[in-house]
Amino acid sequence: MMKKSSHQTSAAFNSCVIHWFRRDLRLADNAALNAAVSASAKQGTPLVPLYVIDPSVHGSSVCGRVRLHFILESLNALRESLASHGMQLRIERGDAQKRVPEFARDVGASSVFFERELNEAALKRDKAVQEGLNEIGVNVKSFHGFTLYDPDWLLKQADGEAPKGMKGFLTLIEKIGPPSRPEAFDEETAKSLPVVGQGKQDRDDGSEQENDSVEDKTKIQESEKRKQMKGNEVPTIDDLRKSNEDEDIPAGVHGGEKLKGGEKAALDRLHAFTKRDGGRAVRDFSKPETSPAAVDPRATTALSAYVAIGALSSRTFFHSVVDAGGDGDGGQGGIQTTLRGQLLWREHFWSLAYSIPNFERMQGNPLCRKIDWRDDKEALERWRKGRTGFPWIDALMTQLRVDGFVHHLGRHSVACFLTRGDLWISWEEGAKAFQQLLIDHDHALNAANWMWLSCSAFFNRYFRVYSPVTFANKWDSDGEFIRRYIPALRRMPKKYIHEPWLAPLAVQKKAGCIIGKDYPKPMVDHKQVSKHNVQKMKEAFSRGHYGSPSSSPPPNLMVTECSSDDTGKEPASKKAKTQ
DNA sequence: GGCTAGTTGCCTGT
DNA sequence: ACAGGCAACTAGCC
Repeated sequence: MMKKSSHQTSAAFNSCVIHWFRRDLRLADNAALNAAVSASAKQGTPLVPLYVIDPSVHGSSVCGRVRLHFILESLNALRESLASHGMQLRIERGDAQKRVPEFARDVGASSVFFERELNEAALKRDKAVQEGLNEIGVNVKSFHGFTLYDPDWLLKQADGEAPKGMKGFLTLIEKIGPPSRPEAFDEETAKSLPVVGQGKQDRDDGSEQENDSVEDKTKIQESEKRKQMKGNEVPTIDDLRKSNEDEDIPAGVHGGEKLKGGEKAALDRLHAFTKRDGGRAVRDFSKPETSPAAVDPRATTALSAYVAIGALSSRTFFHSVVDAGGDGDGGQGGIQTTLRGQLLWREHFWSLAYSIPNFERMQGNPLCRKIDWRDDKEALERWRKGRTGFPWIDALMTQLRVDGFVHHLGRHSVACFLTRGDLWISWEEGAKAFQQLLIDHDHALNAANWMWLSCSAFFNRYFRVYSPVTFANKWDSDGEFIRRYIPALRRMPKKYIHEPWLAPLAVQKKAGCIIGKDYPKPMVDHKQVSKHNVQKMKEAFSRGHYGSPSSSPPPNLMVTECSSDDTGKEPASKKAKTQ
């Protein structure tokens, strides 16, 4: 992976400050970046913005093409806006743990600034990076910015223990008040900074702010060529992905609205949503009432993708929503269902992910119920590829692979189907698939919602099972959504669109879709299987086993048999509470 | 220590 | 259209 090293960088600068971009691909409301600007000004040295393309973050098993494309597009946008302030984004490739200290040494940096990431793996990596940098005498300064509140501060307000439920969390939020206002990028100081190398170099593209659309692409291609020598161009997706290791997506799928990467695109989208329907889209927002079948325009903001990579700060999002009148209590539905509430769910789940050990796993996670999920690679693969034989599930899974974006309730449907509803496969397998395929993947939200849907944590009414037919009928009664993502069913009449296996053979023939040949037969009898699974759930609840950090085997041990007596014998209530 | 309510299901009976 | 069943966890409140 380290094929392209930076000869160019060595001995280029006497001294500089590095801002290491990670999940903060924006200029606005970026405390770490502003601090780096200010430190550079104080030192009178250039600011070098750095991004590292790292296999453990961008590799194909954890980051699919859709998100990778979105990140690269966002990087190009970031690069342009940095350039307009006289700064050149450096792109390095390799294991960040090694590359960051190497790069800092090569460019003679005095300090490295970055915004803190909060998930377990990133925290571990950053600790190692910090040690590596300190060893060579480089200072490290990290700042909060990913969530609404600094999680350490938030936990202190909660007496060291994050509330386990949303209600308690909202009480806490009421106590501490709204998050602080976003801060603007310090352009003035940034513009005054010395420039790397021999001044402006070839960065003379009129800067200011032009419309980035049609001509932008060719412009980027051109400038990419020019930069080829310099080792700091944003790679294209083809540089990073061999040929088409793509998920065989059926021909003729009509994807949904595409999300354009970048900070400006994020802000444009945010403002468009706050103005939608004269502000009613924000004021009357109620999550459970938004349609999972709406694709263009989508029923929700889809801004999660930008928040997940930090092209939009959660504080900016929060305050725009409040300023647009989205500060209501959500009426019947409660605050939780409002748009502001969505950001508070995010905050809630991050406060837990940050403080509960092994939050992204069942094993060793004191919040997560132990359930004897089965290991079935073939069934998992059918779910992943959208070949379950249930049009609603398959359309959603195809949407996941094509668009990388699925409405929340659609995610519920497929998650319930994979886990407690039908296939009885571990939520961790589902979470892995989502991590790879979602454009808005977020460690805390992904793990929390999978635990929620699988009744492993937070939610426990396991008899509420999503039906792949009834629920589909509720939101997509005429089958428009199905036909968009499953070309084989395009001519299937409405009457059979959600249960094509019930169509008489003559109807199937006329529709050009023989079930079992052109489209699979349903892989399970949903009614029968889900009924059986509810019983298994009941048993799992009465066993009351939970993960526990003290008595668990190492987390990477994939457990298929969980009823053994290794850990968590006590009833849940006793165990989970005290840890 | 008891009571209440909880972001978003489905099916059946009235 | 709507209530009750499914089966019963857990936190927060009094």
